Parts: sequence; structure tokens; C-alpha cells
Amino acid sequence: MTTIRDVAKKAGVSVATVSRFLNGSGYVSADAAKAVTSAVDELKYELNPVARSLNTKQSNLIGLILPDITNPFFPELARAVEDVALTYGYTVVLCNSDENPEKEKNYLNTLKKKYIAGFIVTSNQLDAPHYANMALPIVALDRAINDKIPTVSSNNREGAAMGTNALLERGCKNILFLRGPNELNPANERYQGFMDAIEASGAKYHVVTCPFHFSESQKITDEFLKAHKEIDGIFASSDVSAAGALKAAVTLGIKVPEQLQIVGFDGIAMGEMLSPGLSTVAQDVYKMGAIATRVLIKRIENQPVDQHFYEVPVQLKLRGTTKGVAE
Amino acid sequence: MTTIRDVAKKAGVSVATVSRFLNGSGYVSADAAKAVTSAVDELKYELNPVARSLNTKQSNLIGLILPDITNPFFPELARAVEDVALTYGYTVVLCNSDENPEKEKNYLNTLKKKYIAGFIVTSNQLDAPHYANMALPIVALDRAINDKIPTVSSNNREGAAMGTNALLERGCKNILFLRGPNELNPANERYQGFMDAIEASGAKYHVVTCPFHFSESQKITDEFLKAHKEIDGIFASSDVSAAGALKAAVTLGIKVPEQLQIVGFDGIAMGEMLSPGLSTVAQDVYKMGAIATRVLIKRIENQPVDQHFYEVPVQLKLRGTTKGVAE
DNA sequence: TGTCGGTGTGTAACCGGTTACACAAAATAT
DNA sequence: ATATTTTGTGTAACCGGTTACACACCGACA
Repeated sequence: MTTIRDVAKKAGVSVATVSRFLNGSGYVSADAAKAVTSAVDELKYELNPVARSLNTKQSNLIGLILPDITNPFFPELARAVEDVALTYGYTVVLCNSDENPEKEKNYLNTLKKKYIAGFIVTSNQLDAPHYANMALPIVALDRAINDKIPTVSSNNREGAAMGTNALLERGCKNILFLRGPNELNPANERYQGFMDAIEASGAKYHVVTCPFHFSESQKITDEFLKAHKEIDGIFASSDVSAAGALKAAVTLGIKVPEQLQIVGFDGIAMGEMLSPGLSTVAQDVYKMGAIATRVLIKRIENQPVDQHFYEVPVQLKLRGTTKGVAE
Repeated sequence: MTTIRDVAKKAGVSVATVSRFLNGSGYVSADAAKAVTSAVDELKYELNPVARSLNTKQSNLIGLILPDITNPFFPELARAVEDVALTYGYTVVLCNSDENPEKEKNYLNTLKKKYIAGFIVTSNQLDAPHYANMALPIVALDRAINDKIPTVSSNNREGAAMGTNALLERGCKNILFLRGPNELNPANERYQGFMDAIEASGAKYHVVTCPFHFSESQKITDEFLKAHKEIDGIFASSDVSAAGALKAAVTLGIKVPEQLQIVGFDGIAMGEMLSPGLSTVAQDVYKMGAIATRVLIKRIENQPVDQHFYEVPVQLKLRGTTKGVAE
């Protein structure tokens, strides 16, 4: 392995000069620069990032902490983070936290020792002390707004209102809202959005809390639909729940969208694979991940960050579970 | 930050002794051990992994190279890798390669400089020179068997035969096989398995090549079904393709499973969300990832690896797209 | 009693970079 | 012409560990 000393010798300068040239720090004459440049590529020198990390106490690692990559919402996010990180020369460490504070803390500590540059975090624990005391740049994604930590999220409330209105405009008179878990910020915002729209309309509605889990959602919807035949629209706080609702309806022989219209929230790829295709309020997950990563890198590199809170607009995608679109 | 020298001073021994004790290498007396132990926890000393890496030329990083985490097959794999890695004290770096050799090579080099401990790779490029010349432990997943590199994969051929027989046993007389891309090893094995079963049966069949992509599969199936009304069974080489086929059938008004039965391959979570639920040859993706990671870590830690090739059994999951099961 | 092998420990070099500091030459100011 | 900056460079310490090597001590064995 060629070291900086080899390069220095070959170029006839000191290691300090080589280092300064390589980092663009301090003064380096044109002659020295040329000598170093040619020594570097003659020797095919590549800087050792570990040695560098040891004294700069910095690395180009970014930690991505999320509940579970298996949840269909996250792969696209991870992909965006990785893509953007790559273009800036950063490497992504994947951390599945299961929303477990101990696991999160553990990752935080382990990676801090590796001089990780920063974290992108999707968690409900963001107000926990281990985040507050972190001296590292962090950007929060999707959940939990903390005045210390820049956050990127969707326009959940407005999106939920859009989704609800889509049902109302298509004639729904009695809507079931599958509300997400209370602990989740986005779920609460979506609930707000639903309430905004439904109360403005005066339509009848029911709210049922329901985890973002397929079979649970299916079961809950199944029971509810059996007891409430009058329901003609369902707005679910997540696509996975909507898929459960759709399956329940189809299984009960209810015609979608003729008798019952359904709108989900998220815009995950699975939506279009269902029959009929799932109408949904689609988040631009990739964009969220990309923005979060860019903001994080700016923070890491001490560049000014213009905003503290980024809201990415959602988009209504109407497919077969609502009236007026084939498929 | 407390360093090993602080510990040495506190314990009244030399840094060498502390290091030896911490690593369990060389001789350390009981007295010294005790002194170091208490110094360590009085000072809350934590070893600096970067400094260690610099001279051992080893880290506890594992690289996970896969085509695209967005592909529903991979999140569970990534999850398994991460889970197992964590229990052994390793950290996972996520690399989306898009099957692009340049990107792969780039990751390999970048991470090698970081003294990464090893790689788990899903790629078709495994015979490319940049893998052959790697001096690092590698384990291949799902694809490409190379006599140098231990491989973990599913029992694709047998699985495909199982899937095909499931259709035959349920009365299919005219089966469409959606074959996966030629470049993919598993796709070829599945093709073999299909051929094994179909030729033994004497039933009529068609083979159409089709990417593992939803809308493409839907389109191809749609066209094929329009031209071949006699088809009464489809076996797809992936669940995503099967989902496309199902959607095509439903859209054409063909009743599944009454007129047309469908079986997919993979066992991704989406399968049960479809209506009817997708019958499939399920791979134990989590297990594959877990095995691969354990094998890799054994290699990293120079423990003997008993096998060179691991085949994880698949399991037939019958749901609503085949006859005889409700849902 | 002398020698040998196992046990236990410390010193200092080393991993491969960065950078504080000292110093010199050139450019500019007074 | 001298003082002051600015430019340019090298030496050596440092980041925080690991480990080769030298050395000392001990019991055992001939």
C-alpha cells in the first residue's frame, strides 16, 4: 500500500505539503502541486480514510435509522438516501431500530465511536435524551418534530383532507376512517386532515384506530363492515391498511368501487398491483429521503441550511378503488 | 475522551498490558487483569474502533451489495443480514448496485479502503475480475455460483417443479410459464424446474420471457391471454410477475381461480394482500440472509465453514389463486 | 547449581494520515 | 532601506490503538 510518505518522497516534498495539497488547505506552490499530482497517479496513491478519520474525528459515514426496512414505506426512502449519499461521497449504514429506544441508543453510540458524520432518523423517540445530547448533525424524517432537529415530512394534514374530499366528491355519504396509531405523529396529522374535510362536509363518519398492519386492518374492517352495511367509503391512513380494507371488502363480496370506495395513504408500489388498483394519497418518499440527505450533508459540511422544516407535497393518485377511473 | 493510556496510568500498568487484556492476547496476570477491569469501568473507557482498525486493517463493517433495495425481494434479506450482523457486533453498509459493474467496483474499492471485513453480494457480475481478485471474504446470495465463493440460494429448481405440479394437480391442462430474464441464474433454474414437471406430465404449455416487473408482466400476460383463451394456469417466476398476470386476468374478466389458476415464486408479503391471495412458492428469504451472514462472519473470523453451498428449502403456499383454498 | 521454558510486563515503533509551529523567501508597505 | 505581510515548506508531534522485542522472574529439570 502506498502511503502519503511514498508520495512525498517521489514528489520531493514533505508529507505536510502533500497533505495540504490533497486537502486544499494551506499554501502549496504550483510546482509542488504538479509534482504531487504526478507522484499520486504514478503511484496510484489512494488516501487511507481510516487514518484520516483517526485525527479528523470525522468519517464519511451516514447512519440511517428506521424502524424496519421490511415495512414497504422504507425501502424507497433508503434508496433515496443511499443515492444522494453516494453522489456526495458518503456511505450509508443501515440500522433497523424496531422503534426500540435501547437499540437506537446502541446504534448511536456504536457509530459515534466510528466518528460517523451524521444521522437520518425515523423514530418516535426523537425527544429522548440520547438524541438531545448528541453532538452530531441529525435530520428527522417523517416523524417527530423537534425544534432542535431539522425535519422532512409530507404534507400529511392537507393530504388527508385531499383523500377525504376525493371520497366525498365521488358521492360517499358514510365514511369509515382507519386511523393510525396514536403514537405516530403523521397518523395524528392525517386524522386532523380527515376531520377538517369531513366536518366541513357534514357527512357521516366513523373513526376506528387500526395499526399499519395488513391482517389487523383486514380483520378490523371485516368486522366493521359486517356491523355497518351503510359504509360507502373508507379512507385509510396507510396503504397497507387500505389493502387490508380492500381485501376485507372483496372477501365480503362488496363491490369496489361501485358499493364501496377506498383511498389509502402512502403511494407504495403495491397499490397498483391490487385489483382494483388502490387510489391513494401518494407521498413522494424518494424526494423526502433525498432532501433529508442533502440537508444532513449540508449540516455535516457546515454549510448554511435555509430552512428548518421541509414539507414535501403529496399527490392524489386515483385508481380503481374510486369511481371514475378504469383499472 | 479516555484513551488506553489513561486506563494504563490509572491501573498502574503499561498500555501493552491493557491492550493485551482487552484483546485476550498474550499473558496478563490476575492482578493486572483486576486493576485494568476496574480502571476501565471507573473511567468508562471505550475502545476506539478507528484507531484499532488503523493497525489491524480490519473493521466490523459488512457490505451488503444488492441490485435495488426497492425490489420487494430485498428488504427482508437486508433485515436478516442486519439482525445477524448486529448480534455478532457487525455493522451493515447498504449498497444499491443497480446491477451496474462500475457501481459495484466502486463500492468494493471504497469500502476496502475502510478495511471492511467482508461482503454479502447479490449480483450477476460475480465472475467479473473485481470479485475474483478480492482478498476479502465474500458470500454470494441468491445468484451466481462461483466455485471460489460460498453461495446461499433457494432450491429453485425443485421449487419450480412444486409450483408447476400444484397447477397440474388442480387440473390445469394448458399452462403459461412466465420465464424470468436469461441473465438470472435463479430464473434459469426455475425454468428447469418447470420443464422437469411439465414434461413429465405431458400437459400443454407455453413459455414467455418476462422481466420481474409488474406492468411489463401485466402487459405481456394481457396480450398472451387475449391470443390464447385456452390457458387455464399461469406459473410465474416471481411474485411481482404473478401479480401482473393476476391483474391482467382480473382486468380481462377472467375468473381466478375458477377459469385460470396462478402460482408465483418468492413469497413476498404483497402476495397475501392481493385478491385473491397469491399462491406462491415461498422462499425463506430471511433465512437465506441469516445463513449468508453467519457464513460470512465465520469466514471473517477464520472459523471453519463446513459447506460451500447452502440451499434453503422453499415452501408451497397455497392461497386464493389456486383452487381448493378460500380467500 | 546452571539452564531452560513458561509467565508477565514495559518500551517504543508502527498503522497512515493531519497540523501546530518554526522558519525562510518573496512581496508589499512605510 | 527597513518593517511587515504573505506565501511556501518541512519537522515532528499527534490521533488512539497494537505488537515486536527485550527483559525479568519463576519453577522445573538435569
